[in-house]
Amino acid sequence: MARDELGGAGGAKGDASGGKDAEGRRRPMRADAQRNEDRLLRAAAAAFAREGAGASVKDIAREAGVGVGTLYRRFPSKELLIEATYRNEVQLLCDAAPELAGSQPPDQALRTWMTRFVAFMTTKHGMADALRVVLTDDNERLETRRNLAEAVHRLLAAAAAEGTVRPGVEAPAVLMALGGISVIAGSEGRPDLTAQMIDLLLHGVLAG
Amino acid sequence: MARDELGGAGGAKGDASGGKDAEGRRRPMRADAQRNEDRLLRAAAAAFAREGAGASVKDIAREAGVGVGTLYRRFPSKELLIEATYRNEVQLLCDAAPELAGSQPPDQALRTWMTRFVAFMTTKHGMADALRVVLTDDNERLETRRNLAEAVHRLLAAAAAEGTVRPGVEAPAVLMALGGISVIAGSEGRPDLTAQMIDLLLHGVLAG
DNA sequence: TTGCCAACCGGAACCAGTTCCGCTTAGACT
DNA sequence: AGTCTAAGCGGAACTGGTTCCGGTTGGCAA
Repeated sequence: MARDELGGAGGAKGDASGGKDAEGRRRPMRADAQRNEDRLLRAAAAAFAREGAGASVKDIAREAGVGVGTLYRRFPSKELLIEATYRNEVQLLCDAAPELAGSQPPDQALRTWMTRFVAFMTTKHGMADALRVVLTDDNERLETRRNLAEAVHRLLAAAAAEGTVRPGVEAPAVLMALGGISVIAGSEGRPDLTAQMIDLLLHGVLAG
Repeated sequence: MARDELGGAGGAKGDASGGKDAEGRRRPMRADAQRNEDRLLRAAAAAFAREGAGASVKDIAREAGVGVGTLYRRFPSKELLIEATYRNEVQLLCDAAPELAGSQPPDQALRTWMTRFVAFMTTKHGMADALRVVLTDDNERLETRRNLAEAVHRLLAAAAAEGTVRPGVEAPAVLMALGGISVIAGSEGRPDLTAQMIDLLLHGVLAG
């Protein structure tokens, strides 16, 4: 459980390429492996865009011209494949946080970002489930988690600077709660309830 | 995939016992069907208690001495089977709401109930996923949903009577949010974050 | 250039949940 | 008791994710 959220020493440097040798130094990915990874990501992006997260991994592998085994070597689960596919977009979301914090009142910035977050997760249907992995798996892919937590942290800090954050509120819990909202909102079709839930969370974060 | 498909005019037969004839009157379940339902529920309870929600439906069917087809006639998805299996316990949870509201200060009653709810959902691992169905499917099984929403409503009403509920807060959204917390807390092992999320929600509900 | 082997490849096999459909039977009606 | 049929039955078959493993190969060392 220990793993520290934000600060954490964390490993996982750059990632797209390779293992380490005995000394822990990185070895570049083999050329064919790299090629296949690219193809897989392209095929996955196309398939998810076309059919949503329901697209089957077998189809994706076939479309990429590789076997499922190859797909699974690089992406040990479908959720991780989804996550990797959308990583760029998630990154954009994270990058938007500081900007928002700089251009809007803190509480408004928080609401805007939360709304975008949930909208993104529920739009890329299945991304919400992938998020579960992100929030769950301590060993892999914690980069995304850290980025997201960092984004939330920024927004909270901005609000805290004005004294409008309830003491004891920490980014990881807020992020998880957002994840929960996304998961459950994604399986339902009621935008009004989704907005209400965000509202609930926001008021839980802010000081009366 | 599946769930989206059956949106249409479809099924939604009667409920615990039998269909209806042309006039809409109920017809009792056939004796063998009733017997099998009992066996299935017993087998499911045993299996879930023994192995958690991971227990396979095929095993349950075998243990009950019926084919999977039979199981699926009565419980159209595994989640619905889980829900049915735990219905009694959920009912107890619902029943506890008025008592809590009567014996504790409203905000404390709310926190207690929320905590119990999430604990139950995450303990009966997989129940949280079943909950998703409960919160999602409007055609079937809305009884459980209504009971839960009613329980939340009672607690909110008690708090509202003392003016401590933020205006605009409605039971269904609170219930869904609780569901979200349960789903995401269930896939993680961090009780501290779970408690924090409940806290967030609670403060979102209450007036400053 | 050649030899070597860790890394990589593909897809068959496996295990879930779910659907389909031909056969069986309870029980209402004669 | 006999007939008829809707309701029920079971399990083979299908789908989708994941694992396994024998064969292949990129790229480094000799």
